[in-house]
Amino acid sequence: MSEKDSCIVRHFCHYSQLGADEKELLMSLEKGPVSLSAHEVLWEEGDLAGELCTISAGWAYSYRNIDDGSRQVLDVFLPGDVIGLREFAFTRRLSGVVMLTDGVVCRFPHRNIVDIFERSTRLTSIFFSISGRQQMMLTERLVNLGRRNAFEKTAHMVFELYCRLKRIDPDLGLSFELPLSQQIFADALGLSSVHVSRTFTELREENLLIRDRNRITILDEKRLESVAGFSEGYLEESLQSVLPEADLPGA
Amino acid sequence: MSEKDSCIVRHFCHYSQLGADEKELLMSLEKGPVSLSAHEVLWEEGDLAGELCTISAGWAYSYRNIDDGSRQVLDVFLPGDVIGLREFAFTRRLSGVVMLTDGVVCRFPHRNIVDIFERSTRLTSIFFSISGRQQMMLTERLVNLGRRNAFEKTAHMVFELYCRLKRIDPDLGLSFELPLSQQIFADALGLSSVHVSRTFTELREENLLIRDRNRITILDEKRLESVAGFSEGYLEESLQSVLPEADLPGA
DNA sequence: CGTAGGGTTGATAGTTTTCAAGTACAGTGG
DNA sequence: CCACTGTACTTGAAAACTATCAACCCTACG
Repeated sequence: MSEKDSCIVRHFCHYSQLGADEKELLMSLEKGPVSLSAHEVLWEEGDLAGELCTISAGWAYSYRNIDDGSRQVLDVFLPGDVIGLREFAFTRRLSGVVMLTDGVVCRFPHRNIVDIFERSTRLTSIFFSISGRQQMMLTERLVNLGRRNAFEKTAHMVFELYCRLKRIDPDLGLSFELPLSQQIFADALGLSSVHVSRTFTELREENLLIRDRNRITILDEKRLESVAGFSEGYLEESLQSVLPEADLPGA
Repeated sequence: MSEKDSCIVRHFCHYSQLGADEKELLMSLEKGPVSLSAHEVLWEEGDLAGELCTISAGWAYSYRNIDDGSRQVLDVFLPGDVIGLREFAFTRRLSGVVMLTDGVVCRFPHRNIVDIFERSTRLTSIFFSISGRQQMMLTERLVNLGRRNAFEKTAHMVFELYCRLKRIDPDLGLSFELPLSQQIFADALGLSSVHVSRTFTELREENLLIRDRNRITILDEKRLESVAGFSEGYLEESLQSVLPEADLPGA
């Protein structure tokens, strides 16, 4: 993996080593990066769905609006993530996506994914893994919403984001920026924003973490992980069992 | 689609028409069907994950056990469904799978999926769509757990199963077998079984549906759908936008 | 006839929401 | 530098929802 590898290439290398030709194929997806500001909309529920995108800088989230005026946040996307994968075979968007911070995304049509299916089994397997990993994160969220109380839910969400951020930046310390309002936490966890506020107060009183503005400071990593019922397994994966490593003339 | 098409072939035909060679490739996955009885375990959390399977008859469900002794049901699988897709790139199972009724499943190693990646772009796209559809169902469940009360949750779950059953059997009427105990409903919806009981009573008093033993009778389909906040979109998909139809010499 | 599993019902306790009022802070324009 | 404004957050009290515990019923089945 060289310095000039793009964000998506670095992301894919988590799964399997890539040959030079595969990197090239992959980078062809990342043509035309577009800068977006915080709060800008990538797409809305009901829009035609013909493309997906990668987010190479900044944060975003996806959500569904509910009839009664509330909404459910479905995913939080970090740099390197692929957005819109699950709508591959759908005509219209079933969830909206909005930037949380300024950032850069690269859009490409669904058709390009099919090109990859035709040209690289390894990249196909990786896309398939990413889809599986997104499913795993969703099932973990299902557990979080179904079987944990507000205290545990909140601890879990913070800890998951902490782990995902550390995968992107291994140097991340125990204090880091987390640009999510309490309302976003509430909409992701199925709580009211008022209760999220009380819950962060409680987490501070328990000396587990401090949230001040958009900064999280983890005070007791081990105990936070334990309170959250967190087990990292669902974020960890590899294709080694399925794919042989590439012989890498041009890695 | 001919009479002798296997269950998985019929299921895949929902997405795109298949050529004879593709059908054959697909059916090679369904070698060695195994009969299982109700309550039999396909695999448990922590088992090595090297294969997936299709369920060609009967019902199953997947679940995660929680430290505190409760559990979360993640999916309910009906005939034709693919089980274990999200663990494709994982070494170990992160959820257990158990039969709800007697049934028949076909196991095959992950490696066979990669073979399909190598040999048919169309089938690859379909597998990818199925993975996307499973994600869509999970996000719908997320909304259900996060933003609906017990009454709406239960209505939604019943209605989703009703729709999925009708896709398998278009002749399905408003009264049908649903082999899920109230405890399973509870574990799927993040409720206590006691409250599920009260909720079904309430649904009956509202003349929406009757649950007697394992039989559901829908009394007011339109109002049930509306109470549930149900919109079928997340179950509907096709690959027509992405893939041309096959020319079908041997369909 | 006895038993076990699943389901129902009532009383009580715990968790979370809602409503309402107030605080803190960043950005703006004077 | 200051007042003004909007957004995010905090706090309290009351209401709504759901869990828990315990007792009981019902039915299939040996």
